[in-house]
Amino acid sequence: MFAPIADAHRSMVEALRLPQQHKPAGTTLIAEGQDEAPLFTLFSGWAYRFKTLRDGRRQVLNFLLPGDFVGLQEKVADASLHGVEALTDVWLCPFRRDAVWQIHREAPELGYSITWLAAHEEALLDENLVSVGRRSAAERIATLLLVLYKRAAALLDPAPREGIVFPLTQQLIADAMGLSLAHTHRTLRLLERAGLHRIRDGRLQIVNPKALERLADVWDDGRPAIRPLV
Amino acid sequence: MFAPIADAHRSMVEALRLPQQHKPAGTTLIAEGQDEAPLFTLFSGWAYRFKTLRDGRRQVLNFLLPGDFVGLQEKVADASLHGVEALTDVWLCPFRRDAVWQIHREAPELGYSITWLAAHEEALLDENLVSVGRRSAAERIATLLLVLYKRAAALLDPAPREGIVFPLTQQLIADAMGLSLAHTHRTLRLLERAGLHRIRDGRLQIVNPKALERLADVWDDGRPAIRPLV
DNA sequence: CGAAATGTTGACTATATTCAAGGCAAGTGG
DNA sequence: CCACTTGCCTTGAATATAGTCAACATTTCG
Repeated sequence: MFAPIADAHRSMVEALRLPQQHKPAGTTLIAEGQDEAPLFTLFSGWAYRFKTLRDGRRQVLNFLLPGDFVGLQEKVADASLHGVEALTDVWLCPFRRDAVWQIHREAPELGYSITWLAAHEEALLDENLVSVGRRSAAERIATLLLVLYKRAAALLDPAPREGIVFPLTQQLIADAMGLSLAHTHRTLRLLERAGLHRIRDGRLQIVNPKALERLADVWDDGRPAIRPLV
Repeated sequence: MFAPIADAHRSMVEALRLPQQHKPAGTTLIAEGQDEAPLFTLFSGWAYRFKTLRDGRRQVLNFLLPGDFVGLQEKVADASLHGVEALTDVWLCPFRRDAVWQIHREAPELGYSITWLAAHEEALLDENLVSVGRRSAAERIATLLLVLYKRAAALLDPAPREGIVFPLTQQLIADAMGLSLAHTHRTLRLLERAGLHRIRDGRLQIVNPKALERLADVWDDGRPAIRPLV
């Protein structure tokens, strides 16, 4: 699923790369308002980006899966405008903070890949914004489950029998979809009782894809896109 | 406010640039689902990106002001995942469809600028997502007015006496903030009667910035960032 | 084993939506 | 010049979706 990387690029990236890091679930990878925030590619595990209002209300912006490039936004602001937290144990591939510029200068193809990844993440945000702004609670949750399922399945087994690993808590789903915890719970149960999906033991199974897709109404051309990796 | 451009880059960009285009207000600049969508910098006027669900519900993703680079997302998908429509008369600077790659290859600094612009637009989307997901109607509208005011003021007069040109209809505000038209109207009147702002004759004045900022709760370091222009 | 996090549920409330009118201003065609 | 249309703004009443609050159950984990 990832585009192959030329050897020349690989060695250049190696030069800008710092030692891989392992972080346990729950670690704050980037704090809200942090300056000198790190820059890294997520190599394994799940994470999420979020913002918090003064009174504690929190919005999850999007979920990060392996291959996602994190910390780009800090290049356009003095301090990080959002937080990033590890949802599961993760492995990171951190880069020097000037790596974005170095990569653009020395390997335009990789620079283009970074732009590609930024545009791709923006497309995810667009879809989230539609959910939160215009979909009902049931539609939002159907959309989230489907999109995450497809992203995760594309990374591993495209048709997993036992479902995918699914580390989200209901609170996180609520914060991502702009709903209250109670309503999120009720809606999840509604869909589950209706036989649309099943969440159990930290795994998500899509039981009735047709029904979920009807609710979600997301454009999807079927085949997962080939994506660059930095 | 825009970063200066080196002559070498300017001439390279000129080579990739197609003739400037003028479009009247209301023109569809990119249709939802369109393939071979154009790529351009907005030179003057306002526009907006949006998505529509099957049943017609519409979400405005963000508003586009002069200097914004449009069409990047189409590079990561076969067809445009969103529509773009001109809100006022606009001037566009269209590029050849392969310009993104050409720019990265031939002028890494400009390639970096494109990445910068993508990351910057993503930051705007993040803020919108927080509004739609976690702010009350009054907070959403206060946030939108403030953010648009600052963006528009930064482009022209930083302290406009008569307010800024403000071409949004209430329906558009509603679609941007995930509210119904009726509630948007009521909320706008509420804020206006409370003396927070004033919209009249297509212009927006910020009457009580303190109160609006208290409602909006947006991070703002004061000085508008210097941004690249492609 | 106890504490903390997560999941579950009900009763009540509130915010925002829907529906349905009507007004006003600008543009159009007879 | 005046009906007529069209788009946008305005408003009220009824309704619905989702939020709040308050328990309690269950699981996880040290």
